[in-house]
Amino acid sequence: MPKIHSNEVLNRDFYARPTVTVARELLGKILVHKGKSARILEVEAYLGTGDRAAHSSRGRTPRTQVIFGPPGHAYVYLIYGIHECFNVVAEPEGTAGCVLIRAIENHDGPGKLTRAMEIDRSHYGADLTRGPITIHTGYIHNDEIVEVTPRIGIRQDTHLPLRYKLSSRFK
DNA sequence: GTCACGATTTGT
DNA sequence: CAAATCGTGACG
Repeated sequence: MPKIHSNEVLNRDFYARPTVTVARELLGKILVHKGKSARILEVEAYLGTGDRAAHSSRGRTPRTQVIFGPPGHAYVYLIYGIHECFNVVAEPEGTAGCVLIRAIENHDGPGKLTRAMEIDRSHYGADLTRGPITIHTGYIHNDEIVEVTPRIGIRQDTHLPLRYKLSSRFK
């Protein structure tokens, strides 16, 4: 019998690819934590080199070290002293690159989805292939398309098309 | 040690 | 449009 729907945890190889590829392919995947799960609807790619909007652009620091480490780990940081932002590390070990998760089903906004999923800085460096936070194979509906736009809220390299958003073909 | 600032959200 | 709120990184 053909499998019509799988629900497997994404493996290391999924993440060990170019950041833009990982970003685009994270759309429709399912974020799981503490018994809650929701599809990823919006992401942004932050590149390792030549991307001044990326935290990793000024090299390794205590905060950004995980971005240079092995792929498939969580980069979580505090923004504006208030909100936690959840990122997924991409690229092979030694190369920087990560994907900011901006929206999941029913929770639009980087700070809002982390609160909803109970993700915070205690998960910094967590291995997403092991848990407690995991990302699973998902689905994209036939009437959904991928929108590509500039990233939100940055002040440098503002025109790069690195934001990917799943939205209805109609609307 | 000090200090300016941010990949946001919320309220006026 | 402005406030909230604090860790980070640059500086020296």
